[in-house]
Amino acid sequence: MLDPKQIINDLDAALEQMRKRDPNASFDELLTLHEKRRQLVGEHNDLRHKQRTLSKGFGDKGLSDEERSTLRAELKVMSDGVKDLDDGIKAVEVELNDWLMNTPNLPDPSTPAGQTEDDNVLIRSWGTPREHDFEGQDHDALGEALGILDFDAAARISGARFALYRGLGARLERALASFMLDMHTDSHGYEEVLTPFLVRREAMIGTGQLPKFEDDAFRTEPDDMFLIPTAEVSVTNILREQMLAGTDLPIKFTAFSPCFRREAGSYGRDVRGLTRTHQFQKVEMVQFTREEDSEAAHEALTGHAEAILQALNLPYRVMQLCGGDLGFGAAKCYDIEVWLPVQQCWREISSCSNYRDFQARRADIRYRPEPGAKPRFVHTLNGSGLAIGRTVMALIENYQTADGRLLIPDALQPYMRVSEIAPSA
RNA sequence: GGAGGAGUGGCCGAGUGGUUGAAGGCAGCGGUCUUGAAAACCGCCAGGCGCAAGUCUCGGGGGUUCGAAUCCCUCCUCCUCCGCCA
Repeated sequence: MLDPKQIINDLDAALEQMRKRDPNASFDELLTLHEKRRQLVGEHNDLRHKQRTLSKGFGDKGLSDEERSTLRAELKVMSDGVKDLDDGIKAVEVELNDWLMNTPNLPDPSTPAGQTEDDNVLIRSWGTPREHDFEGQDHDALGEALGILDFDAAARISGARFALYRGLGARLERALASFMLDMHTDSHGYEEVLTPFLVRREAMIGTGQLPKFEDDAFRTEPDDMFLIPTAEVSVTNILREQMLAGTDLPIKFTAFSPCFRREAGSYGRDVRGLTRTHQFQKVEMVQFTREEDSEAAHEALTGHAEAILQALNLPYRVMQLCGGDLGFGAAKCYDIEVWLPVQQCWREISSCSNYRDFQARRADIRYRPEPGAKPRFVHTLNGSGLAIGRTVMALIENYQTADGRLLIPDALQPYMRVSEIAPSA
């Protein structure tokens, strides 16, 4: 949720930033509604003051019955007036809230302008993109040949866009999750949490998935709960409506969870394999920081995701998203894209965002910078560290051999307890 | 699923129709005292909007009333007991 005050105080700057996301962005409606509300509230205050002052005399024992009923009639008129103003204010506030809940975050000044991913900016890259000296196999075909993926079975159970892992494939997902969690807790200072995967509507509103993107989520009937599209939802809402001390910050959580996405807008795209499924697993990192610390925390968090890829020796590049490609609540976002030598392309495997106070306003997460000081909203950040299904895909693409085996990276071998996966035939 | 109980400021907790936006306590901040600290004592101390006067907020929403934290309706959440169950 945006801060109307901030926008009104520096309209030109806000407009300039917002137009990086949408060249036609405008705050006219906000300004109109805000002014309308201000005016009504002013009237309400004056009338209410008169009413309260006058009604103090009502309990006066000295009043005659006649005086009392005159006063009552007079106060009744005022009371009706207050009620009318109340209704007017509420109506405006509904519109105002609707606008605020459906308006995305202001891009950070460093965010490049642009509409599509072509306008994203390369920040850095790591490793040398592999080139196989043989004809590489697609990850889904090789996965099935190795007996570690079974998409036919997944389709029988759940339909298109689901994955089923078998044998060492199932173990590989589990190994990756443990490996990533261990690194984030042991080396990067995160507390591991295991959260509910089914959340209430308010939680989805708090992190920004609702009300605007309800079609993207799986919803349960009749309980009106939502399957989390990312652990970000449950983890960020851990601190919903909490007042923290400045000394509590930063708070860093990492969580492993399944993620559920309807993929409503992507019919026909990436239907095969592990690229885009309705359910996948992910290790997520979430940080809550003081406002002045979030920028540095964002860089650090991105580095924590990169550390996983480096440990697995998977070449990647870091892209800064342009305004048009930015998620709804993000002010600044780095996508990490892993190199896929068979598909011959870079594919997003992590997305690391700084939300600044956008989610904290919605979820009401505040802190006192110093004892006795006025509360401020925390800044929230999150990033994948990493998406596990896509990591499996990247491993199969990068670590396959000419004779159709899959090598296990050194860092993963303690978790896998094998050094390679070969066809069982 | 059935039956009860409860939601008040950072925390605990008074408050059942009229100077209660809210007693008291804890925590915090400032001070007195002390070589220093502790203890003791004194003062301050919810948030939003507004330049201010002021106004709004006692889980959310609606209602009754001249007037609601307080009465009524409804929804949400939590707790206890019974039933069922991994």
